[in-house]
Amino acid sequence: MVRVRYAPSPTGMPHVGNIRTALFNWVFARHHGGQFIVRIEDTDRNRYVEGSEQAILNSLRWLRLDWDEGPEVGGPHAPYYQSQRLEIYHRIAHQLVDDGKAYKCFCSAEEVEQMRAQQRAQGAAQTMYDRRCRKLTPAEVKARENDGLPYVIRFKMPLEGTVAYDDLIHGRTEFQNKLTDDFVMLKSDGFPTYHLANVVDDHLMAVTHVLRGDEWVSSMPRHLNLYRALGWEPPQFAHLPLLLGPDKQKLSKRHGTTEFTEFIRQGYLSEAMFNFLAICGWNPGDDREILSREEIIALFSIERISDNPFVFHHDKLLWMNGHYIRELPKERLIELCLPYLQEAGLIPPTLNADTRAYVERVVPLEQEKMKLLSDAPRLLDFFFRDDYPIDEAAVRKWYGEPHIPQMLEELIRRYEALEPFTTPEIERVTREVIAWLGVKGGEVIHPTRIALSGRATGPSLFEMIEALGKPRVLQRLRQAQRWVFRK
RNA sequence: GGCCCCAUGGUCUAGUGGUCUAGGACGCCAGGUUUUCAUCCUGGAGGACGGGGGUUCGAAUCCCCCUGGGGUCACCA
Repeated sequence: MVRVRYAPSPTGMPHVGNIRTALFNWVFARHHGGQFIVRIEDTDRNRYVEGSEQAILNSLRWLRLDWDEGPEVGGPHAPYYQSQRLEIYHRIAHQLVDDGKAYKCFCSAEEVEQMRAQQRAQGAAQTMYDRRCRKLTPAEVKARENDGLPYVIRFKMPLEGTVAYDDLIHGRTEFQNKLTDDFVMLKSDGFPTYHLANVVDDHLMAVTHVLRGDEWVSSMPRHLNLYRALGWEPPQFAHLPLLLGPDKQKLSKRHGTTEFTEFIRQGYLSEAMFNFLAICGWNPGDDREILSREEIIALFSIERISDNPFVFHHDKLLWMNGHYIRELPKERLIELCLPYLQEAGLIPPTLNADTRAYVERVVPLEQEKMKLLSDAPRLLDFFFRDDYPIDEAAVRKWYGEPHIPQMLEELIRRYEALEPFTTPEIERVTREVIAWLGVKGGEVIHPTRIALSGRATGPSLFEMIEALGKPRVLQRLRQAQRWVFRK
């Protein structure tokens, strides 16, 4: 039985790269009919950020990554919060001390920092805890304990030899033990460090595969030696390629949007994010890139995960989102756009039937142009308000033309009398005006669009006219009569 | 700097010794469709696969070195 976990730390708003790791784990579990566990690694009380855990869980839910065990759902290995598992880590850490595989270290953080500073000053290739407390005699340890000195528990790294493992993505990787120092397993505040808690919980929770970011491979010597000291069989490891910014540095806030909740807020679709995240470092083996979640689950395999870092470019994500928006059924598009229109103040928080019908008519007119749901207000504002911006350059381009006064007059006269005021009828009379003026279609269509929307580009004119409705159309055409000037 | 990882057009990626004068996608450019924009369709520019050595009849594909890039070196995860 495949069991994987996503182990976020509630130290801030979720990062895309982190959610991508969650997605890979989830997809891997679902592909194998295995289980997906969520475990909250809240062992750093200093960096804890209120609300971040909910933001993380909500992001998973938004992507429909359901978990079989974890917060809110519980499970056979509860609790799934490391802060509630402290006794376990204590027991194991002290067990290791008793077995002579770990030791209490009474050096203060300042002392250790000083040590490192000195090593740096001496030009050491690498700074390391000098293991001074490893040499303490039992009596010395006793004495310090009796003095009430705080201590941490450090792991006794083997001083020689190597440790190796077969990474599911990178292949065999080997490390020399002597290059890793005696890392802290249990902090002086009684909380475990990642290394201890992670290894212990992965074992206790029967995790079979660890899929995590590449930044963790450098911790493998610690983890592997810990497993060895504990006499546990380590799980399989797959280190995922890092997500980089356009400058090839590890993706971070300065590269633009990286907070996952921010993508949601901007109006990316769940399906689009799911699809895009899935191809951040993975491909199905053929040319397809647009894939449904079912296809991704069916096709997923670790062998097809790339081993080189992935430069995260927003433009491809944007393209993909536009693709998914275009495929959206109209009803769903409308539903999804409502909050954005409301937030922009274009429509009231609660809609009456008329407004609702108007929104339903108008939103689909710009569907193919939307790349983000948040584009909706910008694209549609002139349907809802009369003080929309006017493209002055476009006005200047057209409103000095000699046929414009007659055109407006004629359009107003015919539209006013037109019944029913529907797209085909509107097109028919408009074409009559075009013929009557003896000009090209565009010479009427473009200036009319400017009159009605203030812009040179927009939805198909005749549909737009019907949607706007007769009163608004007549009023805007009359207003445009004031724009006319002589060249 | 030590250790580890990576190296196909601007970016992602296919390619696992010959079918590759390297395929696809985003982006870019041009043309077409269209009442505009967008969509859609067609075409195009852009890499001879980081460099150098090998191995082989034959290498983008295997090996070595170099170079470049990245990650990591906490009582953070």
